[in-house]
Amino acid sequence: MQDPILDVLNEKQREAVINTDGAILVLAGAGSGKTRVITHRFAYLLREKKLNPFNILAVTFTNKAAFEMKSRISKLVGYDLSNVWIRTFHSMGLMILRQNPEHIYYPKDFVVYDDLDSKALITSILKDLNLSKEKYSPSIILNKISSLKDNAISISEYEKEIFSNFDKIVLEIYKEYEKRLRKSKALDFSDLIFVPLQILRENEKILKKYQNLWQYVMVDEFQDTNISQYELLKLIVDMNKNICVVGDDDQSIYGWRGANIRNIYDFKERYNAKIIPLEQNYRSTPIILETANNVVSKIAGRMQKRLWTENKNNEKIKIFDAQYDKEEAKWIVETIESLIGSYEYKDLAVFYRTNAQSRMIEEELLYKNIPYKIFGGLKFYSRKEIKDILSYIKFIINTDDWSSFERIIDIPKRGIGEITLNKIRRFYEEGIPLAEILQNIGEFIDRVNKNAIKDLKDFSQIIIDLNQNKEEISPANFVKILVEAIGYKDYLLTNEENGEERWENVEELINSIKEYEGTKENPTIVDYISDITLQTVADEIGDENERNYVSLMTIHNAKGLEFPVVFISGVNEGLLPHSSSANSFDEYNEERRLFYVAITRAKEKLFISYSYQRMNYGEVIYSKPSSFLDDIPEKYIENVNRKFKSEILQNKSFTYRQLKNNEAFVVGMQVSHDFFGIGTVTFISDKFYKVNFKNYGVQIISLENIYSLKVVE
DNA sequence: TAATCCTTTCTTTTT
DNA sequence: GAAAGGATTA
Repeated sequence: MQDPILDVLNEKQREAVINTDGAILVLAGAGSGKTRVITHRFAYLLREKKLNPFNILAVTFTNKAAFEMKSRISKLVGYDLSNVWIRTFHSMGLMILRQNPEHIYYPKDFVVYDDLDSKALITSILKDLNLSKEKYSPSIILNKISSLKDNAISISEYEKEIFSNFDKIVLEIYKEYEKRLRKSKALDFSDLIFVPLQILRENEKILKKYQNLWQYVMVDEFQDTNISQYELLKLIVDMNKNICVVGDDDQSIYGWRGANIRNIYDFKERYNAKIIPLEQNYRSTPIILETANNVVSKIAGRMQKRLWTENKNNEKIKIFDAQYDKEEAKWIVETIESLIGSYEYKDLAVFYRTNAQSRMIEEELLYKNIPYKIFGGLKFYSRKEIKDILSYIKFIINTDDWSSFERIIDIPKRGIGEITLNKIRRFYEEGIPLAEILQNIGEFIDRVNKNAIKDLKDFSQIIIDLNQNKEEISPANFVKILVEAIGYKDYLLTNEENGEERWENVEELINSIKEYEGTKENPTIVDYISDITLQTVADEIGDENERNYVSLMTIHNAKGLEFPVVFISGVNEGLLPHSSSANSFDEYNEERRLFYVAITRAKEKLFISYSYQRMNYGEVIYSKPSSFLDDIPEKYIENVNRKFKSEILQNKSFTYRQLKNNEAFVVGMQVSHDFFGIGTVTFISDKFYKVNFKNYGVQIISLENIYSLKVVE
């Protein structure tokens, strides 16, 4: 007898699928078929328990994962499941909020602020409170506020734990931030989890509704959940206690965002969960897996597991040792070129730790005419012109949104500067709706010049008209009408430096909205705005068959993906592990896991590279190869070039630094050169230096090449 | 109020 | 090296 749901599973996977009731913890190693487990389990539940699909809740972290699950389950069961509860955490939170509008302080059309919006709001609060941006950096403050919300700590609880002056200021900013968010009828990212949590905690009736609805719950990437998310889950499953979480503590790389790796350990204890490890890997070669195992095995306290595979092909890992980042990029691109033929572009991916590293590689790819796509960096949506339009839309939907208003009121120029803006703000703060102020601007503001009054009236007319028709007009048309009404194209072409390029971006935005329209039934601009704010980078990665490019992304963005050929670039000390992790053991371990995630994306070929000097902030910085490389057994490595393990590497106990601005080399100083190694300065002129190197004798280093010298301390 | 120039900051990762 | 912010002048 054939069973399409169970037959294709291995023993462990099957165990995870047929154990339907109670608490299950599936410890799914990289490439062990965890998506398959979740999708088949969903289908199995439908069949065996005769459930309505809406009675199952499956939560993921990216829309892409949710989308893929939906389509795979639909295929498995033979009918469409696009509207069931397979969602990201944030969109689930948003859904709960939208379904229970009477229980929150926000009306139906609240908007969601992304991080840039939140940061801008904090910046303006700092300004009004006369606090310096240096001492109270907006990103640090936002991190702090988010982390409180992510850890389910309320303002009053936080208040009790305040000792330092700094915390006191943070509290003040936090309170003001909340006040202004509310006044603008906006929620930030963390609120999308934290506010639903509060609602379910405080309202028995609503909680019961969801407990009855979701009889079975599944969670993907459980190691990435934060406290608030875990608390939310606990409430939801409290009645039925049917919860299956799938996770891998070795792939926990979001600690900095509040993810709490302890959730996975706590889950085991609290629910006395049945643990099912999936250790058979279907993705990579034995060498890649062994390397990955070695990198991560040092971490204390992890749940022991060792990936294995029946895969045969067993190529060594190629490591390239470059002098300059340019050279590194060149090698990557040349290698890509040489692989085309046996591989297609879509099979190849280049990873890096920080977004800024993509530029050098991009330049080389451009030069060689190789098609590529950079994922993330938030570039598109953080472009000025795109933010302008999105702010317009947000303001039209919600005319209480001060931050958006502030951004767009003088775009295009309407002669509104700080002074007029402050006048308007005073009325707004008195509680008069912005829309009303704008409509009757003449009565509110006396000494505004006639033109400004007319422009403001026109502006408010556009807002009102579009607001009234927001449900009727299709999203793409909405934006077209908007852009037309405010004369945005003319504005860009006459006022902005690369106006044409910027206008093309706006057109691209409209196109992408058209595409969005195709994915949903009767979408409105309101739907679009809430969906787009929650859009993640991984969501952009299109259908495999349509891709014809090399993929470039950060390692974080690579999680959950796989490629036949993977390049991990910039594997330098200070970059991976990142220097910011130097003071925290937890963070250092997270960097290690990051490297593990990068390695385990590779199916067949893995290339690793680093360079001794690279451009950073427009300055040259020096660094050694990553210490993580020491954990790769020599027998798995094929060194591509001669310099690997060169004397510089052997002299790792030295620390290097660049000369500071006013500092100079002096005779007798110990220095290190990227190629010649360690030496002593013997002569200085205004044209060149002479350095006596241990292994190469006296060499002349011209001033132009001075950056290849560093001080040895 | 707008336009221009100069200074400072930014980069770790992102739902 | 870009982008944002601040200061200065028109």
